[in-house]
Amino acid sequence: MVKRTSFENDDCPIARSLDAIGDWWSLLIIREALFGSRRFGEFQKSLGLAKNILTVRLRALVDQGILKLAPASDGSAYQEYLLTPKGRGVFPILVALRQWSEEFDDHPAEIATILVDKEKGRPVRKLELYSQDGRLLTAADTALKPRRDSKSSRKLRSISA
Amino acid sequence: MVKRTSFENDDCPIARSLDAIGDWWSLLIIREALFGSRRFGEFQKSLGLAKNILTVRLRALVDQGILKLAPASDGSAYQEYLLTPKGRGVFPILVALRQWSEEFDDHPAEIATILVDKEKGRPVRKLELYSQDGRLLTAADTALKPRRDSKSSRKLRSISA
DNA sequence: CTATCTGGTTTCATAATGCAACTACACAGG
DNA sequence: CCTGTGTAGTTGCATTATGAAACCAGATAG
Repeated sequence: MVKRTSFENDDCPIARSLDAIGDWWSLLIIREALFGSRRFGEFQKSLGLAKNILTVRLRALVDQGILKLAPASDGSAYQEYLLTPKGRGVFPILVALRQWSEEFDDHPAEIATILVDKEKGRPVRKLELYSQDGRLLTAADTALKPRRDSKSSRKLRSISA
Repeated sequence: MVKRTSFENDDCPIARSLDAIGDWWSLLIIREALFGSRRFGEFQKSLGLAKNILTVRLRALVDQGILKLAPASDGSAYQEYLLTPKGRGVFPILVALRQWSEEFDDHPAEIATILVDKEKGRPVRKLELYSQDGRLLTAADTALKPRRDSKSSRKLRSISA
């Protein structure tokens, strides 16, 4: 490295997401925030990470517009970290990660929690990907097309799944 | 760190996934594999990462059953890296990361590709999460339940989205 | 039989991460 | 007013991960 490779100028949206939240702690911080953690100390205790790392991560997440700082809601003079819409938009990523573990982990018995639908308390279904006309798609049914495609470049990179 | 924190014994499935594929390169390697890359050199050229790093990552992915080694299909004496079902199961995670960039990235114009349905060539819809009885769910409609829940522990950790 | 390709390994420098100790401010009680 | 506790960090130092570039051995190509 000498300097950790940054993907922020990569034209692949996956690389861009990873550049923003692809480190060891950011997604877990966002997970905790979705569960209601707001204060520095809450994140620190629930995740058990070093405070200096948490400081750096929280600042980065605020800089990226994933969290925002707000005056504390409990009357104290401190402040709290709240999710922005961009931060809440991470939810499907967390669900995808969770479901991958549930399906393929070697020791699923050690998984402690299940994501349920709040109204009925029943487990949710797997994430589904549909075409615009409503067909359920698998990886093999999709392809990548260059944006701003001139009709000429009709080369679709097929996803061989 | 002194020793990078491992999440593999964490009981959170998200942490477990991150422990397996949450580093800087694994997801991009899997992305390339989904597009058809099979050989060491292909990964190295398309991703532009150092060969020593690629060596370590590929070995880890094989150890985890995400890739498997097979004799080269082109007749040469070399071998190639193929995705296992577990590896192909990463697809929804990549889609979720892609869609998050597409929706929230500050410079969406720089995103080069669009995921389309192969049959019609039209962009896919966003990933959807449904309850078992078919209601479309948002983060706010979900909660976490402990696994093997005794009826007593009816405390659902609500997701405050 | 030499040259090149493939798939690495080795060496060295630098960046990221972790733990622990320290600081600064707010508030609560006596 | 003084002390203690909680919050939210910062600083120093040690260890690990990552990267660039050089090196290397076995296949393959000419």
